[in-house]
Amino acid sequence: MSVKGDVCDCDVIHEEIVANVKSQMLSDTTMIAASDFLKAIGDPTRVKMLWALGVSEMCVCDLSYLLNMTKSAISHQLRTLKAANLVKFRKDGKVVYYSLVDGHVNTILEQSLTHISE
Amino acid sequence: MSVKGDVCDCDVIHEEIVANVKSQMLSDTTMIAASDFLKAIGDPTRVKMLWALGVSEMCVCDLSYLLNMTKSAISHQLRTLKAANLVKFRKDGKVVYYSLVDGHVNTILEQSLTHISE
DNA sequence: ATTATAGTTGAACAGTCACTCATTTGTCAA
DNA sequence: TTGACAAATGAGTGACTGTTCAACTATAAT
Repeated sequence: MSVKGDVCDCDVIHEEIVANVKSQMLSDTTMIAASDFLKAIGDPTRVKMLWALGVSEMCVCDLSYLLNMTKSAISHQLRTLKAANLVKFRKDGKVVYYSLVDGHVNTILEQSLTHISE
Repeated sequence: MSVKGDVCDCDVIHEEIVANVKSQMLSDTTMIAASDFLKAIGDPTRVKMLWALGVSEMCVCDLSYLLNMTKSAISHQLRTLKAANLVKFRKDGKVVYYSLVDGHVNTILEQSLTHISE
């Protein structure tokens, strides 16, 4: 039995399995949103920043000092994290304090640590 | 009071906060491993593949058909997922069946969905 | 007003990434 | 042994990404 898609040129397709899986797939939009969210966390600098902000709110300068990076680099990354709705901020004079939006990030980071330590 | 790092040129550093956060930071190796893991999930195609494999094990051909992509593209992505220890496989003749290594991925995907729907 | 500083922004550059295409490997059947 | 096919692989390409650098904004102090 042969089922041909636009791209796949296989003869051995497990139709029932594929049909079942297809029925349980989420929308493209949802999948992409999920991957955007995960991609926003999936960077060494941003993981460090998020982990740090999970301990305490900090200003750009604190993060810059803690991670030994320029304020510019930190600021650019904070922009990415803001866009992904991972961090929020409050202003106090010249200083801008950043903190985590919610606990989901910590949960995911913990899960990641569990995974890599197995 | 002014504390100068190699890169940071700030005057306003919250020393106590930074010291506290610093004591709770993980090793660079750990942070990088975590970000590698998350980066491996953080791609639309791979999210779809992982979600699909969370429903049922499938061969390359099934995935290719389901996601309407070439077997080559799927195979390349499976390589990435294998390298990140996210999927495992078993061979049966010419066919190679892939499945999730454990439930961590599903947990993380669920968390991601919760986050983006808020 | 002037100066200093925390933070942001845009352009540019180097490195990375996902997909395509062509080729190759491994297994099965005739 | 030959042909067919599932899957893997390497090179190549266009797009994306993280950092640097320089310029800019906004707030505070003198």
